Amino acid sequence: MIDIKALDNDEPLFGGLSFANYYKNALMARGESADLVDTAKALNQKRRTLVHEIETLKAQQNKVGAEIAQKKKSKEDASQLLAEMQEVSAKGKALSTDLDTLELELHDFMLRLPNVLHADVPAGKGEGENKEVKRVGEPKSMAFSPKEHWEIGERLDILDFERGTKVAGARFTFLKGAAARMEMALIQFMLDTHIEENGYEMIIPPFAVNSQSLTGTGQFPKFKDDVFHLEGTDYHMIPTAEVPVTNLYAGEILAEKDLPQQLVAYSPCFRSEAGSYGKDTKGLIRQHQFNKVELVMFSHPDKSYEMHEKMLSDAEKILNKLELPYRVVTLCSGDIGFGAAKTYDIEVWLPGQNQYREISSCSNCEDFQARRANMRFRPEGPKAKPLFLHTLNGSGLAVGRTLIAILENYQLADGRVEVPQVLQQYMGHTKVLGPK
RNA sequence: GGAGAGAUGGGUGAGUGGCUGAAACCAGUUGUUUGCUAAACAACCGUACAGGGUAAACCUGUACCGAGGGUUCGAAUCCCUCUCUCUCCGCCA
Repeated sequence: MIDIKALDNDEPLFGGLSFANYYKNALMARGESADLVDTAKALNQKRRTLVHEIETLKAQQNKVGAEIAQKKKSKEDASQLLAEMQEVSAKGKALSTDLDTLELELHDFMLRLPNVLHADVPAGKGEGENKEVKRVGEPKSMAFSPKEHWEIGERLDILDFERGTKVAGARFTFLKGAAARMEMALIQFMLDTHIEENGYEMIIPPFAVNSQSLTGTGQFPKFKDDVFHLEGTDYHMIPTAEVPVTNLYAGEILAEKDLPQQLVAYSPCFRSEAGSYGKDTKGLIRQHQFNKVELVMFSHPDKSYEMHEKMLSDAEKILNKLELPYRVVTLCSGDIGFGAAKTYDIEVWLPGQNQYREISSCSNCEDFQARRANMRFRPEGPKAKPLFLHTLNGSGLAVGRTLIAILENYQLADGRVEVPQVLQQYMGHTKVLGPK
């Protein structure tokens, strides 16, 4: 959420711009209307006027209330005052009802405004204008034309798309034999790396959450259609472990010494993929259910961009160890997510598709989620007021897509697939998938 | 799923309609005393919103005793609904 108070501050604190104007630029860069700022400001001005009126009435009530108590005590007649206060009370109640309506309206409006953008975010309309930061690793040259992962998987009888569709529906798949084993091996390998080398603490979150948590991280109210909802309940299948893990400290005030925190979570993720009909319908790229190892950080505001770089390199390390070629891009203003101030995507090379595809997304949300979920910390020192902390999340990595990348990058001419060195110990020292 | 008990400030825990933003104790912060540590004593010790103040400070007002609603001039206190926690029973991996 955006700081509504900051919108009223006209001081040019943001590169010579007031916050309101700075934010207007961000809105336009994201392809939204700058007028939203003026609407928010107008609603808030109305709210403040109403609050002032109501509080003046309440102050009067409290003052006269004390007089009434006095008179009753000394057995004087208070009926005159009582009659007056009945009117004041009624008027106050009517105004309070108006205020409730207005506050709901303002709150809902604010929840639909996207985050500010960091200065590094390039301007652009869509995916095509993301800015490449670097390329790492050379795509292997293959003496044959590389196959796509679904062909490799079906031929080895380790991916079963048809039966997944029969049993559940489109975008559900059975992983069998070596694919299933490699999926689990990848999860364990990623977790071990983040825990033992990168300094994360592991957490397994609930795989369903309530709507409040989804509001906290920013999926709700705007992106309600993207998550699976369990009918007749307030349970929603998590679209990413970011939701339960980031909400871990919702409503809490941490001590400054508790920051930063680095958590690594394993969870399956469930996405309805509404609006992506026809996109990536073949194979494992876009599924309703997939596994992910997720990195979440809670950071001091002054340190969050440092932590963001660390998170990126922690995720890259997995690809380096698996010896998969990839590139890193900074998402442009038109492609970056609703809650992020800055996002790096890591895209892995898929020879079967002859292109780089997203395998991780690392975002600094600054205080956007912290404000929504009310997550703060108390700085050291006497009389220090609680401040909103910064939250970051990133995939470390998307497991299904990593499996795809291995199948495509490690395929052999005869249809078999080599197992990356670091993974072999997690798979009973299997070196090659396929008939001997 | 059934029966019962409970939810008050960082913690323990008083408080059944106005003098309670809330006793007391513990923890915490600051200070005084003191060879050191310890102890003793004193003060401070929640959050949000609105108004004032150029402004950090500070001042004023309002709200908050699990959440929401109701009764009342006035609610931590009375009524209703919900959530959560605990105990017992049933069921279950």
